[in-house]
Amino acid sequence: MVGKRTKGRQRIQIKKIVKESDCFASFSKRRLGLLRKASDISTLCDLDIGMVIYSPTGKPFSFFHPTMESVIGRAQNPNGYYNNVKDASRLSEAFTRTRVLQLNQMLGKLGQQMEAEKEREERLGVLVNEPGWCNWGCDEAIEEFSKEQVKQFMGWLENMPCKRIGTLRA
Amino acid sequence: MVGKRTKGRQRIQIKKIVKESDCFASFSKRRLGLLRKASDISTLCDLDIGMVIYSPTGKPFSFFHPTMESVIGRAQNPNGYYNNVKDASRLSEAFTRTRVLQLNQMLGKLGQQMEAEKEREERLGVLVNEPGWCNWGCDEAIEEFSKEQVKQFMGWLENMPCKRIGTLRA
DNA sequence: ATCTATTGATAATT
DNA sequence: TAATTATCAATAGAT
Repeated sequence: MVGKRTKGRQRIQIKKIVKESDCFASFSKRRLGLLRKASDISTLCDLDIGMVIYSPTGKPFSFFHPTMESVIGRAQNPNGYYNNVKDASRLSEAFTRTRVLQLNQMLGKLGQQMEAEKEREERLGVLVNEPGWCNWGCDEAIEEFSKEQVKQFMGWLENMPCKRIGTLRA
Repeated sequence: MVGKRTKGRQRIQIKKIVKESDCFASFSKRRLGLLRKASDISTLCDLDIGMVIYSPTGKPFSFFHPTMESVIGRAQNPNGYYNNVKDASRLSEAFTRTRVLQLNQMLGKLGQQMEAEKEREERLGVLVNEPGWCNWGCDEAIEEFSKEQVKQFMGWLENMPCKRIGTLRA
């Protein structure tokens, strides 16, 4: 047996990795492994699963199957595990409240982007639809969307493709 | 080499395990492995993580780190595994936080792309969407809006009538 | 990022 | 259901 090129994998203790570069390297490898295993078990057993993991620098990564909404919905009331209506409705309210905040943020941001884009197009002499009745830059404008429109909008956004993580199983 | 007592672990395809007993056995082993890895990475890298997995029969299991309740619970459950509904309900909060980040990222990126669209005529091939996968933390994840999608989106927005028939409240 | 040596996870079996 | 074992899979350490 000639001298080995590396010591290979060594056993480590499960405790905080102090050295930052080692911690980041480990995170990258384990994050992929964890997400792959989540994907595998959801396929193998055809079950619902949701996971969110924040990198050491705070970036979120996640996996959901079959959809985030399905997992969240069940997480809030998994198979009638709530035996009293109070708990369930409190969660439901909290969720709805948060949802509205999300929509407000989305729409507010979108409004800014669209307004800027329209300005640019106008400067370039491009004819755009008359938006007079739609005050994109203004928060109050959000109130003017109907539930149905918001629903459409959410649907559109949620159909955006997300890039698959390269080394995950095909 | 004498005859082996078992064939040992064999490679399997990642697809639905049809035989129910095999599926349940596999679920039990993998569920533990998955939760342990979630626990490990949260310790090794000192990061936030939340996961809920529903058994094939619909029973929820979850792991969270850190949250106050989890920390308190951990003192009572040194192995760090939880499967109660309180944990599960916390997941929706984590998911919602992530969702807001994702949407803001999407929208921010959309704006950038609308701006850049005029200059780069074509780029960005069509990317495969693997439902469920979404590396939200990565800038690349959102680079996938194609020119067509941006146009479609702008058209959608501009054609959307803005009525005063309701509010965002569900 | 890529490569190995090694540890870790688990399919098949009892 | 729980344990065993042979094998596959994940990854620590190094480049």
